[in-house]
Amino acid sequence: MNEVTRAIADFISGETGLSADELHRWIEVPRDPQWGDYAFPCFTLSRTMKKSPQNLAREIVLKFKPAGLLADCTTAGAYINFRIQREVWAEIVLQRIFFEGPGYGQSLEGAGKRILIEFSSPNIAKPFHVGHLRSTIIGHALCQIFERRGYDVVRLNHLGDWGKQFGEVITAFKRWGSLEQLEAKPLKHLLEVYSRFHQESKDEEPLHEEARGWFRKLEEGDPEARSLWSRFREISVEEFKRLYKFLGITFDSYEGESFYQDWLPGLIERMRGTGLLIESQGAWVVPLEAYQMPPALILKTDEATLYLTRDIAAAEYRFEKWDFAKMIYVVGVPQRLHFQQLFKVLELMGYEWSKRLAHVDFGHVLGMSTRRGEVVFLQDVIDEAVQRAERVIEERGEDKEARIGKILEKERKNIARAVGLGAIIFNDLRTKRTKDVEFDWDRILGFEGATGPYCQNAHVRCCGIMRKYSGEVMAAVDYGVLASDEELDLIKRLREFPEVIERAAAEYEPSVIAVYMLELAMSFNVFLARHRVLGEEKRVTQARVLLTHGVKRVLAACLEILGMEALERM
RNA sequence: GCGCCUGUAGCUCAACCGGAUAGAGCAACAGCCUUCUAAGCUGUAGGCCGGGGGUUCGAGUCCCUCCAGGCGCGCCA
Repeated sequence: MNEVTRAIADFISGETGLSADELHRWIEVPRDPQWGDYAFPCFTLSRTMKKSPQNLAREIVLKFKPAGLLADCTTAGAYINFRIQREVWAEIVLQRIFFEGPGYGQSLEGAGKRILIEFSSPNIAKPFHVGHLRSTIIGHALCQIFERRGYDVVRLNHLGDWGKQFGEVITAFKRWGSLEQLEAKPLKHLLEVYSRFHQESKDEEPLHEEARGWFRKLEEGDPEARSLWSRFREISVEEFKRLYKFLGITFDSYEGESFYQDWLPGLIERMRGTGLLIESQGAWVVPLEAYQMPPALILKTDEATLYLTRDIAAAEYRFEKWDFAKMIYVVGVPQRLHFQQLFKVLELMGYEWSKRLAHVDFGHVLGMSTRRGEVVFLQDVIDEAVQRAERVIEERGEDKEARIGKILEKERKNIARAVGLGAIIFNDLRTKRTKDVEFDWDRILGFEGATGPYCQNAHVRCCGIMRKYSGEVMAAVDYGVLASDEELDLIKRLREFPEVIERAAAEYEPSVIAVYMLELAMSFNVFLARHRVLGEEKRVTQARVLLTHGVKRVLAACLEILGMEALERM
């Protein structure tokens, strides 16, 4: 919905007597811009009007008179193709961006509403690998998107810091670890003993028995277990925070699974009291057969709690604390059933707010093994990407220097970091989140074509032009000179931005922003290849500077949403 | 076995909740920098939209079925 489609719907409504809102939904953008800027297919309309679609189209077109935003209107079979009055359209769009400033694209839809977004949530004592990255950057992008929709966003990092796995870590550390080594290289040592547990516990039931025992002790408050656990947690969180800082991501809460332990006994009591919990094979479950789901396991035979139990507690606690309008869980698709069960159990517990919960799932990262057959650590990917970016800067050094002058060493480091990271982030966010993504070094480390750096580069080119423009950017320009197809294309895309954010929020889908940003960057590069901004006739330069300014604004907004740096030079 | 998801160019992905001739990028080939950043632009080549039925004026998109792959299905998270 924009000013043009509104005008089209009003015009056809006037000719047919049907409601403009109903007609509006049929309006589309022709595949080939040669046909027109917007089109209205008459097929469905012809049924209610009892006329052939072609005749209907012709009749409507005969009534058309150019006015306001609509310059022209023709038929092509059953289609009515409209052409925009470019000058008027350019003025509406560019003035809006100019005057709204950074607020362009934002809305008040979520004003007064709070949304909780749980994302990233890595497991303590486990390496942060490229698989975890998806939740982190998808979640971060969603936070940015919902903030622009006016919501009060609360960022939750539901750390995996509780459960049998800590029994495993403690078992491993008691057997093979040492305090000296833990002091010297904390995380490395932790990973060493933990992976050793995995290797040796394959067919060793006693080891698992021991691990379960330690976790039970942990839940019972055993001092030794507690002290080890809290040291391990500290070490990991420190490492995670360093990484988040590097990524430019913050959280409002690091209340992980362990946080809810005091809540659990009361929860179990209440669930037993309502008769929701029943004993089954020695464990306690909520039967869900009636909803075509396997039973939800709440308490193990040894009375220890499970992931699901803690998630129920977390939901209750969060609703009490934050009174959210929405809460979304950015967690991988393998856990879909888990969340279906969670939401159903909460509903059965009588919480009307269970309807406000959503699982925002995403596909797995496949085949991310190195030659040694291990998972790829995020840190390694980042290092490799940054190094690769440094090499590119090195290779193009002379060429760049001739164009933009010497870049200081410090700035070069920052550019390499931003570009390397930009490539990784964009690669993850450009596809629909539910798709599995193939881990491919070449793809992640490519900086040309449909990549993050391509988009960053388009922004940089805007900056270059604005930097060299000596005049003042102003909204009072001669919009008539923005008459080329390339300029119209840019203006159309710029106008889409608010709707793009709206769609991204409605679908919990950051890729909508990524794809849009890429297309805007492409349009801008094509525009620059065919037209000059600076050094033209004054009124032309003024108008194109305003256009460039608009592109820069929107590109910068997209980059910020996705968590990528909008560089000035690169 | 049951359930959910995914099959579009050699590869990685689009296609605006049914519309006109299915679009990009990578890889390949051929061009374009004495003027705003060449991390760029232009061109060539590349397709039975997994197969088969159906609904419709109209299907990559909806329904059925088959095939292939992924994920999940009580004491892990």
